[in-house]
Amino acid sequence: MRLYRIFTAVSMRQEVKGKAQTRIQKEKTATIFAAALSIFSAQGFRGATLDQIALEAGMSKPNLLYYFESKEAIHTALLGNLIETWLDPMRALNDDSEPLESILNYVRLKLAMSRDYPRESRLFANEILQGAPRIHQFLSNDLKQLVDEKTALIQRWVQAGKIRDVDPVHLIFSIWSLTQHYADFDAQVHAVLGTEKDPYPDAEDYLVTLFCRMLQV
Amino acid sequence: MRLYRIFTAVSMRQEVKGKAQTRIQKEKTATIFAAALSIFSAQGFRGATLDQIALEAGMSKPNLLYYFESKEAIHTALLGNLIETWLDPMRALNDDSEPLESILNYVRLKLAMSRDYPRESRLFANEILQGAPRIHQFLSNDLKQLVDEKTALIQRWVQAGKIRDVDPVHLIFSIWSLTQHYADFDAQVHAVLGTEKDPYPDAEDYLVTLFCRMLQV
DNA sequence: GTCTATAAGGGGATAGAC
DNA sequence: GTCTATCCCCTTATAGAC
Repeated sequence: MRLYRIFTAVSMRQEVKGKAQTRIQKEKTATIFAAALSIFSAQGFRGATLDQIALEAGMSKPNLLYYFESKEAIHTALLGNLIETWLDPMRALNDDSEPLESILNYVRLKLAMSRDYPRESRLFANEILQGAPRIHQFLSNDLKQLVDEKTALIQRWVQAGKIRDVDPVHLIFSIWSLTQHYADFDAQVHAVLGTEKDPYPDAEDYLVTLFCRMLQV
Repeated sequence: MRLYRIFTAVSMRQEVKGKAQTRIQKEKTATIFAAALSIFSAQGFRGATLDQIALEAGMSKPNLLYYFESKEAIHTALLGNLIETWLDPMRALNDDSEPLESILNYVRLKLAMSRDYPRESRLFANEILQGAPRIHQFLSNDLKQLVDEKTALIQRWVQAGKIRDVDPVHLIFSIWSLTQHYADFDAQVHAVLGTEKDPYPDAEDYLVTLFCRMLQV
């Protein structure tokens, strides 16, 4: 799954000047995004420093600021990069397969996101936990609209007797919380299970069982 | 439910000097804890400033530092205050009532914690999300031990045929994630449901249904 | 494009009067 | 015990040489 779209942030200096990016510039910005993702996801926006990001990216601090106007601009661009991709797995909820299988598929996909992209999950978790100051519009518009669509779909499945009666929006909340937990609260999961234990195989079994028993008619 | 124990933090100046607290001192420290809880839970440790806490507490910044040695000391004492109380609801998992009822009771209690003490939940969430640097010992010792006890209990329930077969530790993780979600990701929940909607009644119905279908023999 | 040096401001903590 | 004033470090961002 591709997590980075080719992206044109208004906050990137080249874009402000209206010029297209060279190959070198694309590589540098990609390096900066990767470093920023690591630092911001681990420390939060305020906790992260440009020194840390510069070190992680293997460049000097003024060099970072040659490519981006400000710390805030890096963070905003990073979130903007990931936001649409973050919605993608939810599009697996559709009528292409049987309702229960579609839901289980979404659960598996979302759990795989936590396993394979824990930093992205924690970046969003940090942001939402602190009141979502930078992505409030996204949540109230794009996300809400997508949830409205999918709850309507789930409601139709219930009415058609394809799955058991269930509150659709809380079903969606439960899928989010159960799957993201393994990325966001990784420190706690590993404190309880031991650092060497991989929780994901058991987690998948548990969640599949959970939603089968919850929804199977 | 009482969330604050009478507490003696090593980081409080009076305690360092070995003196008992006067009534005034207790009130002041309680005021500081309340203010610090609001600020730290909303902004994280690095995001919070002593200026904000002082403003919230209605006192001057040097006055804060008359009662506590440092910003770090306030934060540590606050976490220490809450940590034991945070484990309490889990003790509702016991043999005093029927297994399923005991689990449902724990779920309801934990959900009520999210509803009534969302700042406390977000304080811990901030801490764990950033790798639990200050409560790692607590998680690996106290929490792990309690989880081990309770998973053994759940295992016995399964073997006795009182509840359906289930992975006990992931059952516990799921209860944590599902209930804390409503406090920690409050911003997202309200962006999807609308700011005026109270999610808790529906959440309780959903979760009770979920665990009944999951566990009832 | 990248660097060193540095300006500018925020924020934790202290000094010392009252 | 509480305040004003202040210190000083950390961090963001810029200046200007190369």
